[in-house]
Amino acid sequence: MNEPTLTRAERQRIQLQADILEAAFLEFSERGYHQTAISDIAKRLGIGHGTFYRHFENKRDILQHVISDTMQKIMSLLTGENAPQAVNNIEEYREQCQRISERFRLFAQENPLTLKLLLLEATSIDAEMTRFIQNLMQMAGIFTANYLKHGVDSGFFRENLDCENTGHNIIGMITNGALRFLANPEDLNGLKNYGDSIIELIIGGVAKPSA
Amino acid sequence: MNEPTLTRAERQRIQLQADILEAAFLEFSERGYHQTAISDIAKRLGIGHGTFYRHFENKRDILQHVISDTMQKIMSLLTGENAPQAVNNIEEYREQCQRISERFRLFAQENPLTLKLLLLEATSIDAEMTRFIQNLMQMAGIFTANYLKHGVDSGFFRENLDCENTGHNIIGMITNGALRFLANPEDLNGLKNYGDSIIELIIGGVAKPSA
Amino acid sequence: MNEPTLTRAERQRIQLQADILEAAFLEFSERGYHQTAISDIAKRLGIGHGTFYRHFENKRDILQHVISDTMQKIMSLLTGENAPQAVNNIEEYREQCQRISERFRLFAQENPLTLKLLLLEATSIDAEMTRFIQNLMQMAGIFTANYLKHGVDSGFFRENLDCENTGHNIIGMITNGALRFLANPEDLNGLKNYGDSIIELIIGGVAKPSA
Amino acid sequence: MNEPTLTRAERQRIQLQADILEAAFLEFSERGYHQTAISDIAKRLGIGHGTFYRHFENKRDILQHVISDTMQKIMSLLTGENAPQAVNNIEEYREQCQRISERFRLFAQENPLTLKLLLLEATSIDAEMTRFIQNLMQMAGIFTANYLKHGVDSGFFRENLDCENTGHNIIGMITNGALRFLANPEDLNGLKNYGDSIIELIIGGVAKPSA
DNA sequence: AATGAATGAGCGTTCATTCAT
DNA sequence: TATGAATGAACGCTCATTCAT
Repeated sequence: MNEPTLTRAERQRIQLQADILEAAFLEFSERGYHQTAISDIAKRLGIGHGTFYRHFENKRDILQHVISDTMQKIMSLLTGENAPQAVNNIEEYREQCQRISERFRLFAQENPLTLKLLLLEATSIDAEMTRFIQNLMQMAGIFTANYLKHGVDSGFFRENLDCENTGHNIIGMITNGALRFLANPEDLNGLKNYGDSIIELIIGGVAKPSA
Repeated sequence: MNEPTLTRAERQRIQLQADILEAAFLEFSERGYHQTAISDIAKRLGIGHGTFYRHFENKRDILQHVISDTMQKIMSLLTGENAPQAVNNIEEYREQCQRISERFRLFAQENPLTLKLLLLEATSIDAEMTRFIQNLMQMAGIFTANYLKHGVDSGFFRENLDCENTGHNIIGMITNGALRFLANPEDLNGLKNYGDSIIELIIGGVAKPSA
Repeated sequence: MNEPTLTRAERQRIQLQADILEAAFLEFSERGYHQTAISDIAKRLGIGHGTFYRHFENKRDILQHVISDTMQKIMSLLTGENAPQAVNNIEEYREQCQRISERFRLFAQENPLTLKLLLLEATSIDAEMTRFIQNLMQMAGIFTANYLKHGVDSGFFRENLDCENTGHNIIGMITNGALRFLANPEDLNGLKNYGDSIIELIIGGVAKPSA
Repeated sequence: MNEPTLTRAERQRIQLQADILEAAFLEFSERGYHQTAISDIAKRLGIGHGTFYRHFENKRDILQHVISDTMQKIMSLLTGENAPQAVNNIEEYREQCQRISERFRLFAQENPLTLKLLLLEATSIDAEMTRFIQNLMQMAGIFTANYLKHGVDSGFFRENLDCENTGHNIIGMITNGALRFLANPEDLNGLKNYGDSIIELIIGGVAKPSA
């Protein structure tokens, strides 16, 4: 541990940076990037707005930081217990899906602003930021594909499954669920049903089994 | 035909309005709404920027018009030949999906800026516009659900299908495909594969048929 | 009479000019010169606003005409029956004052916008217009002085009366009455009392007669 | 004295505010409110025009401040030594009038722009400002009435004097004098005579004493 | 290091005036 | 002659950024 070697001033500096990031995140996601003035962020913290420029290059710079931070949060969602390798048959997969679905729902409820920022706000700042979000989606799709590959390898998914594209398909459904949640944050039951229908679609499609 | 009854001045007026709308559409979708000044729109057309205000109330007003216009384009995509009732079994459904998929791909190639404006730009102008887009997605989902209901009624989709949510699921996948296309406009083959994987997922899911 | 020699077109032209003047007067006095756009005047008449420029040089020009017109109205107030020579003693003078006072009150009630335009609005258009109003006041003072001179000459006013300045004094009191009326247009009784107090002050001053 | 407790920054801030007010006063009264741009005020001071908005809400806001300031100046005119109670008979009253008259003339010479702003310019900014000026005149009239009431109570003015209306009469005469001065600022002698004629009119009216 | 006063580029919008039809 | 479309100067106001304290 080398953290104790930080001087008090250094720790204060780091704390202030984190506070500014937090305030910027809240302002950007609540009122939108363009509607947020640097002074709004400073006011929220009770600091002078000149101080802001001691810690971040400019407005665009802190957005980058905020988005990166936010991405960390999202990424952490996709790690942990529900690993691809944890399931061995279609029934276990369905249960895993349900666990992941619930986890996502929980995340959405706890972090609606994060979703709003990433899916609605960050898409239209500038070309670079748009690309950033697109990359994020791409990574999420590839990540999802891993689950599918495991299913194919384990023999409980069909062999001809286009794992990568299907992974992106799934991310599309999840993303749309997030957007629907943002439009109707209080309809938790509807969100649950939406998630369930994703799972059923993934596993069994729409066709009549006998068909 | 009553168009010939329009005076020349009226025709000019209508033409100029259309030109301004077109220019605004291009500016908004290329550089973004907030980055576009009214004078940019005027400059693109070579008109005085005061002229703009003879035809549109204000900047927000023309955005509304641009988006409404754009929505018309999108809506027209969903009408016509490929009606739900046109198919009677799973194989015809798959073929219909392929036709629709191709039609979407064509639209995407011909109207990338339309997609960009709707899916990336318009989501963060203001709360009303965000809601507008969300409604559009909602309508598209319900529209899609009609296809599914027909399949259930006709007996080639499983009876317990949650048509409405699945309709939204499908819209999510399509939307993500559009975003992926915008990130990689030249990868037409990839887009085709993405569309195919949607169709396979919809019809058969991922589970091994025998399972 | 040479008016019949005017062609119909000429008569129409003159009529339209008068209509524009009337409309301009109403707009200027109701909303103020700066708050009135040429198009407001045109709209009120239902004519194209380009037509305006066929009849008047520019916005400032029509104001000049409006004010001149208005001045005519005011001037006509000061002519007619109640001539200086009509009275021979202090009592007749008082009665004449009362008649004039009543006439002014009537005028105020019938032409509040005229007063508003002259006393409130026209004072701050530009230096020339201000001078114009000041001249009007000056003329009114001199005009009033004539009544006083007649009184001195006839022996019922004191010989040492500074007629000219007193004439201006009286105009000041009348003007202030007009302003007070504009602030409280419905208090007709108050206006009457104000006028009466002017008359009493003029004739007898404030000092106790015996003093 | 607690002024020394102000920091230097605070003193600078207050000074700049005062400077902006002064500059706005000069611009508004010299060229008129509508003819004055914020940038004119800034240019006069050699500051950036954005700086203006650090100290005043908007253009209308500073007008209000300027007028309020100006009103203070005017109000201070009406206080002090020449109180109503200071006189006991008609001759002392006349002398008091002369002192006040002289004081007014001095004020007019020293503050011509103040008069111009209040009497010519401020009357036509908007309805609220017009009312503001009308209230000011009303208050001045009531204030003047107090002098008259004292005279009646003390027995050297006639008992039936309508003090309030006569107070307003007097204000009308004074106001007109101010306007005449603005039209002819160099004619100090004329102004003196005008004032004298007010006094004579007030005290003795125009009627021949014997009458 | 923190502050907030100052700056001025930039934008949305208005409207008097011109001129082609 | 009447029209109203077009124009662009002008202005109020915002806010990201700089810098002296």
